[in-house]
Amino acid sequence: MQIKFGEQQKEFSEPVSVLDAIKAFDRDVLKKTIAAKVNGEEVDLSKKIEPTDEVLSIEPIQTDTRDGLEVLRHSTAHLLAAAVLELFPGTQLGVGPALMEDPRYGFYYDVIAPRQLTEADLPVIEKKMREMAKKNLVYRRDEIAKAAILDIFKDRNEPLKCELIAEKVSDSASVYYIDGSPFIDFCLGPHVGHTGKLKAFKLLALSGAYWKGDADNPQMQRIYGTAFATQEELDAWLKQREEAEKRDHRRLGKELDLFSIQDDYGQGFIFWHPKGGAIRTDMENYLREELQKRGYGMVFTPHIAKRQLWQTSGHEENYADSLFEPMGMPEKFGEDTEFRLKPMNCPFHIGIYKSHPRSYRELPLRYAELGTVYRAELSGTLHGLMRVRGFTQDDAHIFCRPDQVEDEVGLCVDFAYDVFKTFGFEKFKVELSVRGGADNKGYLGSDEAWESAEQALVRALNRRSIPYERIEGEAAFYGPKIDIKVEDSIGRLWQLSTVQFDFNLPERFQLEFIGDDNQKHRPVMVHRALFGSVERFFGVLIEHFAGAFPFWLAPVQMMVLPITDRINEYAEKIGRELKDAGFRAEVNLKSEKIGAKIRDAQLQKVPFMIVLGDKELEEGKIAVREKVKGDIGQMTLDEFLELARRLKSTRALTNG
RNA sequence: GCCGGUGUAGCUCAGCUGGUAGAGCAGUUGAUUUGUAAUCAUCAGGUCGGGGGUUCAAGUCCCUUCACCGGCUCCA
Repeated sequence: MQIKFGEQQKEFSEPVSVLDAIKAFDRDVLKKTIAAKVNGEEVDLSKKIEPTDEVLSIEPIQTDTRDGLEVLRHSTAHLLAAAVLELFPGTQLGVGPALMEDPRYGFYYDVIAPRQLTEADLPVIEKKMREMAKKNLVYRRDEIAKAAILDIFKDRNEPLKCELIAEKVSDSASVYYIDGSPFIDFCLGPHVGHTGKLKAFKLLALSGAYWKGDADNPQMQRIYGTAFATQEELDAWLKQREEAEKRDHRRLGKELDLFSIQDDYGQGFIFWHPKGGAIRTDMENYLREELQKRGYGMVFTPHIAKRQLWQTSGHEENYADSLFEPMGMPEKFGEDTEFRLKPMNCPFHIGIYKSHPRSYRELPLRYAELGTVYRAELSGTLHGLMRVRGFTQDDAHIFCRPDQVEDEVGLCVDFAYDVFKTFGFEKFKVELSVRGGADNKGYLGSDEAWESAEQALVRALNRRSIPYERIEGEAAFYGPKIDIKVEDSIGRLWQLSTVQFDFNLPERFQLEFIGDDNQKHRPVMVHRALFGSVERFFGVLIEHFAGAFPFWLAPVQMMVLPITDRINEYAEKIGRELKDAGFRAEVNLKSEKIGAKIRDAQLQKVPFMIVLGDKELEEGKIAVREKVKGDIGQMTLDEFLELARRLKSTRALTNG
């Protein structure tokens, strides 16, 4: 039997384990090797290779690769389950995968223990895991017939595993044991050879999770943890996690006095304080400028409307759970008249479209609105600015002829990229969501309509050479869409923009335009949002910039700091002039030492500090301190204003 | 909505097994007049999330409710 290992190839006449085969080629490689690929298939090192005529190629899976880390984390999840079984006999196991995409955690295992676990159990479980790790317990794999596996788990009283096996296994499958522990799992592998390979892991959180992710199923307890090849990597990861916590927008929102959410006024409603409001104003002004350049008409529409509108639009049937209840005042407006808070802006923009007959010459019509909508989100889903019950969409609806769709979608994508770059995002991920599932059930519109809509979206992306991922089953019921995610400064992805086709509303509202053939035609409707929600985008920006907003957005752009009381008058004069020049400047007249004033401004992440002492007063100059660079020396007020004006007008991301 | 956790001053937190609330920062006032990340002192600030119960006595124990945090589900 011929086995290839990298460039080398050797002949083996007897069955050989993967481990021994690698040993024969290169003993050093073994140190970091915890599994291997044989002809591309991931296997345990203990796997025996039977002689065969074909040439086999073996590739090691090492701990410093993604695949290796996955094996490590997966094996650690098993160790976790084994420890739980030791401590809580009778525990039922669910699933326990490695998490490679989720930056929060490394793996989890879902369990139902004989009693509810609490967070206090985590250190105990972790301790047991360490004990077991030290014993070098062997991961042993067995290939067993389906009936036999079912018997094993029936005996162990694990109906959930039986359910999985019944669904996934056709004739036989592998099960894993950790020798010397009560652990048996039905699993593909591969795993590390023994528990001694698991050196750096930590349990992180306990939460609820529905069996198979279905809210109608019983809820299990999910234990989250993470694992790395070395303790140093784990420590570094934990440190980075702490850093990420420091940029939590809820924390910074409080520290920088940007916004609040008040119990007494209602969950999920945002109060923008003056500093947050200053940022929002600049965000919106920027957007308005761009909208105007790009041929959008700004519209304004009410927050509530007759209930019937939402029946016509289909929101009532499709999103009943998240609409606020209708409001009626029969004695004032009559029995049949009820109103609803709007969950979307579309019907209103449609109202403007329908306000008079449209000609094909008018199209495309682009209506944009910063429209505030209200949705009755479940209380458990609310999260700072990211998930709220009242928020403002930077919404727009484009009404166009079918032949214009591709161009319009492309322009939306261009617009989104321009906006994101302005806010300092450089990496993007684009998703094309289309129909999917059994017979494409639950989706409106003909097959032809879906096909041509998808093609239009694809062409718009291809023309711009934008790579995208096609996801089936993620489309809205009314049409396919393009979602744009951005990567922030610490590598997290946020879904912000969406460009959506709509087959539903033009039909339901009987939209028409008169074509060049003098006949009535149905226009196509595109929904699009760039920020998505202004609140959420603000939250993402806070975290992206860690609260240190670029000059043009900074709520306080410059802080004037007199060194002694003698300078206060001069400081106020400088402050006045900065404000007159259109900047957000403040003057700190407190009786503090300059170091304390600087520290204050620094903690508030103010881009520029204007330090004024006797020297500056005498020479009629100002000393400028930049937030990151520190003291950048004396200059005249005009010189500084020139710099400030440039930073503002170019929307510069740094104060260079 | 579901599972687990938490709720004490504006913020961050202390308060052991029940004996009747404390610190730092922020704020106030005063002193100080200071050259690039914290000057000193002073005063003020809390029905311990709300309601109910157990007890001679509840921030502490029990029930209930609200909110928040970590997840799950959902997210037009």
